[in-house]
Amino acid sequence: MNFSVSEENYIKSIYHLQRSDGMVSTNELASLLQTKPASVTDMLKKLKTKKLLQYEKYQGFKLSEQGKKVALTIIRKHRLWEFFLVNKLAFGWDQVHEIAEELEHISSPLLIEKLDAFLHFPKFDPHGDPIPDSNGKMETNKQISLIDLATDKMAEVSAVGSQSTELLELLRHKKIGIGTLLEVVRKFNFDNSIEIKIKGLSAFSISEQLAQTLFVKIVYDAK
Amino acid sequence: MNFSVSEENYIKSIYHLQRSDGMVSTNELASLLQTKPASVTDMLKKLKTKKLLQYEKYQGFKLSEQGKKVALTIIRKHRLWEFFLVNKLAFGWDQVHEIAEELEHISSPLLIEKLDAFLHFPKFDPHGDPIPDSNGKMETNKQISLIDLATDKMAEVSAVGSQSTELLELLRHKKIGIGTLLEVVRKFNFDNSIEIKIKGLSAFSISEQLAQTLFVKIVYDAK
DNA sequence: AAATAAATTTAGATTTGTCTAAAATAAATT
DNA sequence: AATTTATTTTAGACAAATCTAAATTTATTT
Repeated sequence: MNFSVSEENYIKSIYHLQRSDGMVSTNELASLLQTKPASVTDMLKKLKTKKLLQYEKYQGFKLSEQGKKVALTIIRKHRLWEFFLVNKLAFGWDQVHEIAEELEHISSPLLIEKLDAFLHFPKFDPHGDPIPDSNGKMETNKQISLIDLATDKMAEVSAVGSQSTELLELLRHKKIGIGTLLEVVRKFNFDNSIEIKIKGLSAFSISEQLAQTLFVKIVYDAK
Repeated sequence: MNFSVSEENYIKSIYHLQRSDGMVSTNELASLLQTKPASVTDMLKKLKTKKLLQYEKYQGFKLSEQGKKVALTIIRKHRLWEFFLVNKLAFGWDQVHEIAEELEHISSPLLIEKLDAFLHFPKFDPHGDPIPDSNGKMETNKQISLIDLATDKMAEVSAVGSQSTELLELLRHKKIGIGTLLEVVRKFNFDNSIEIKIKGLSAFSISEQLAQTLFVKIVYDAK
């Protein structure tokens, strides 16, 4: 079956929201899509009749199995195109999102299979996010160094690179531990320090050395 | 300025029609776009207000200078993507048109400049049609052997590869001369013979040998 | 548990691009 | 030159996707 660009954007956004939430709400989706709740309700009805959505009014909603499959093909396209743009066309990883938002709606499945082969079946996109294969399977969330974490991603501290008391003292002082949720706000090229934000605290900087030692898993991706 | 997919398709089709005709008519455009004349009239009004079209009602129409520029950027995108699909993704030249019809509407100009560089600034697409550069300039219509002419293109015989009486006798008999407009209807792999159609005559076959000896220039391209 | 607030849905309007049917204009034919 | 035919345009309707404003339902507070 074929879907409109608008339908595809809704499906993709619902997928990302339900990754973290389980169930998704109208307002949440409206704010992610920069549209009005009333417009969301209209689309929900449509997606329900197409059997892509489990939805009872006022009760929240989530994708059906069929809907998840569609979401994964869109995400697959998005991430393959991002890989292409960065690794073949020499774009920076921070320049490709908007372009991939358009390219992900090109319909030909054969195109995507050929693109995948041309790129030698990459497993991760330039931001470290896993690329689903043609069956929708993907590597589980890879652990990456905090220094490599892109901005606008919510990540969870999953490991530390050493157990030295000096490091642990610093982490206690900064209120960072295993499981801490954080986000990179800015990166400074001068000394490769990064500014991070932890919920409930105001943003603060950490050194390149510290960021390299911390490992995180992406929890939520605004894309 | 940014245009909708629909607007872009109208602009592109008008450009191709006015290449041969000079002036374009409503019915002509409606039939090329597989739509109704009334819909065409609606769009003409819109394109006129956007200053892309010279149009007085009942009098036919053609693109303004501005409109031609827009048309050329769309054609540039279409042909670059076709080149990419054939030369990088290993599509056949006869499989790429529909996909390029979608890709040509991706908006990023930087994407196209980078794609062009990645492909080493090709001058012709896989069908032999010239690719406009970023200023809209392109090689003038290249002369190609009739054996290499794709189907669905109107071409004009521009030269013959020999002046032998045997050849001229054959051409007189087949009613082919310099300036004859023709189109390749089918290609037969068995003996590489091709079936051609000349206006006013019924279609007939010619041998590989003859087709190699005839040179043509593309006059009109259905894309 | 009633009242208030927040979230969600409905009703009706708008824009874009399309359509059909009818009217207007231009071209062709007798 | 008048009539017929073909082309083009207008008028009004429709589907998709959106919006605002009002109504409804659920959640939260007092």
